[in-house]
Amino acid sequence: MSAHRTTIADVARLAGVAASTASLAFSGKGTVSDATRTRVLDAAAALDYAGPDPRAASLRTGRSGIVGVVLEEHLGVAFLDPVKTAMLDGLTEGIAPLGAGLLLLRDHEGEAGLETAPLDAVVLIGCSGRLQASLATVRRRGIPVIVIDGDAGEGIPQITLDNRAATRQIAEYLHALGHRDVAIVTLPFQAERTRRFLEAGTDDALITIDITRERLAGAREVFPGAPAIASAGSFIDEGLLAGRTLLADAATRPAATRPTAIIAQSDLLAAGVIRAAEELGLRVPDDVSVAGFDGITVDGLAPFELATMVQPATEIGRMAGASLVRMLDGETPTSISMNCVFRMGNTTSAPRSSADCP
Amino acid sequence: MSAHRTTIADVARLAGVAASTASLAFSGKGTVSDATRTRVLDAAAALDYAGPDPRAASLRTGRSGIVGVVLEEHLGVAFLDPVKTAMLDGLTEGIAPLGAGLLLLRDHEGEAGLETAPLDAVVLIGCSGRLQASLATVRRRGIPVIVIDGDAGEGIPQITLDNRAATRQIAEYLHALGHRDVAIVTLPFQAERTRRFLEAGTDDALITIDITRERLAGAREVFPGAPAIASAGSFIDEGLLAGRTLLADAATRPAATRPTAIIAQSDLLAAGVIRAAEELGLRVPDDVSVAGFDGITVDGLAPFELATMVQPATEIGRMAGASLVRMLDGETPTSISMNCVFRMGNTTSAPRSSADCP
DNA sequence: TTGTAGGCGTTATCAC
DNA sequence: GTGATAACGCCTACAA
Repeated sequence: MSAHRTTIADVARLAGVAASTASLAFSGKGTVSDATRTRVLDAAAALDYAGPDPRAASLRTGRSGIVGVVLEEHLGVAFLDPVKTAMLDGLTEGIAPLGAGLLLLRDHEGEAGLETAPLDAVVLIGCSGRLQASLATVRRRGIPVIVIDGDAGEGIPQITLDNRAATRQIAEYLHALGHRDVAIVTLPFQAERTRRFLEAGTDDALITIDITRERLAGAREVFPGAPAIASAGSFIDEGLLAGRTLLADAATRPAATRPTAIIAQSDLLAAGVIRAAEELGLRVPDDVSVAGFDGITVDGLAPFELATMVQPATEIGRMAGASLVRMLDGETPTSISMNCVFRMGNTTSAPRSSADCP
Repeated sequence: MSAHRTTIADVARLAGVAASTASLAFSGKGTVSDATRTRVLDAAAALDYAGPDPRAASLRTGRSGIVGVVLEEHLGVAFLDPVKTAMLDGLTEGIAPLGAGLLLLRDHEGEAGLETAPLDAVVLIGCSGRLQASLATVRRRGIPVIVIDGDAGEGIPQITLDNRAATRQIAEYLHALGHRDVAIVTLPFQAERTRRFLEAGTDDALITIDITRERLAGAREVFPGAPAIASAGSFIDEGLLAGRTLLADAATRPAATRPTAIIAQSDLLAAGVIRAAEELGLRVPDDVSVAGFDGITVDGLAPFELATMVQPATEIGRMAGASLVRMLDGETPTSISMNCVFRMGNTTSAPRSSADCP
């Protein structure tokens, strides 16, 4: 009357074979005669046996079939970022050869997950804050790890983007079009996510988020004193607010002091800037050019196609996954730098000369 | 020289205690003297021992600390749905007492995950297609399961919404305002996601997705012959397309045949319909009223606040999680029906009488 | 092609 | 408060 769970041994007994043979029949590893395999599978069906217990298998094999993804933010927030979701999407493909699933983990103090979950490998995505702490945990456990969008330092394989060069490229493009008065809308500059102007030079030290700093620096390499306003998040509504602030005085100020172009550090922010321009009766790109970053599809932005740096988010995720697969195969991991591609879109043009604005 | 991994036995030996005692020191379960605990923890630190191997622990305890979430779609698509992400968000809170993580699984034929992952419990979200197959797998494994947004049938605990009644309520509200010519924009009606008109009666059988059918039926209980157009997905751009189709002829047709109100089956679709109206020079809500479903915040829709049925998505996720926790505690699971709340917003008004349109 | 033996690392249960 | 022992269910050598 013991509530004995059905095990592979029971199945083997019913099939009249040894447990090890049954194991082979399930895994398909060794060479088992068709007759035997069928007998085992039939026995399993008869006993309503659902297959080898993954817990026991994983103790034995050392593999759990689980890859952890550490996201810095509250999960709901991370899901709102199309770049992150694209990366997750690519990651699922990249680790497909493992037949593994993705375990969502938050990079949160005292969060049990990273310390105790049965993980074969880990991906850290954009965890600027507790990155080092998380890395320490993972390394101590001896789990292969790869970092995306974060400066992990020596010896940790990472997949990186040259955010500074990419943004400089956008700026150079606008400069070549003739723009000289360019403003910038940045991603949050610190974990607290407050909105504020970021003065060139004096405020640089405030910026604790790598991506924000690098992208801003790249733009200012071309437009040194360009005014920048930090948003509280990568959202259309945030871009709208910033855009209003930057463009609102267009009617009352001389055209020369109103930016002729705005560089936003994400496509969602750029979309908001475009909304702000429309709201103020400015035409894009005739009155103001707008460029973004990411290359995602902004739902609802049609007929505009943003000028943007297309970052290979899905590909980055896929590469990360592939990298982990190789590490688990015993290969030495390497860091990879990915390239962005500029897409012109239809939201930029040469600035109207002041002669055009009587 | 064997590459022997450090185990709890090694730690125990160094600390001069038995392995079982060391285990207690780590888990904090039994009664261990402070001195002993300190000795064990010190020994662990000295050996760089990262704590009990979760694989072995889970074999012993029968718990893996992992809850599976099965999403029907390609993960990238699921992440685009704010309702689903809100549910995931709530779910993480709901299962917090377990200290468990969420394992993302796709409801895909031959996908290994659901069959072999070490899962303590499973949540199926909106898996109309292979729902039964997935359920069978899970039940055979004897894993507690709960279903959200899907008709699981007898004996399976579910968290449901009365989509039909909720939509009828929206329709009744519009009817009370005086609307008689109402059109509907639906979610996809089948897995293939093609756009098409859905004739009342004749096309009903085509609809294989529960939510779509129920919400449509609810609207037609009030507006029996209402024209409906199925979208290819819950996106603003899809709502835009459908909205154009429904409203485009406004200028050339007599006002009487143009809908005075449109019910969209999701807020994103409704946002697109509003865009379409604006594009055509129609004012919302003066020229056309628009209502949605979900109650999410549509980024970029300001200053409109949608008239919509607010569904408690986060709460649903939380309840699902709490339910699983109880099941794992041995309680008998029960199904729960959640209620939506109508939010008026500012996108509906009484239709302009034909007298207003000379 | 199949069977035997041993151990993966932990924790529950008891006795002390 | 601590120690010994016995599973947990499976997989992989290796032997037959």
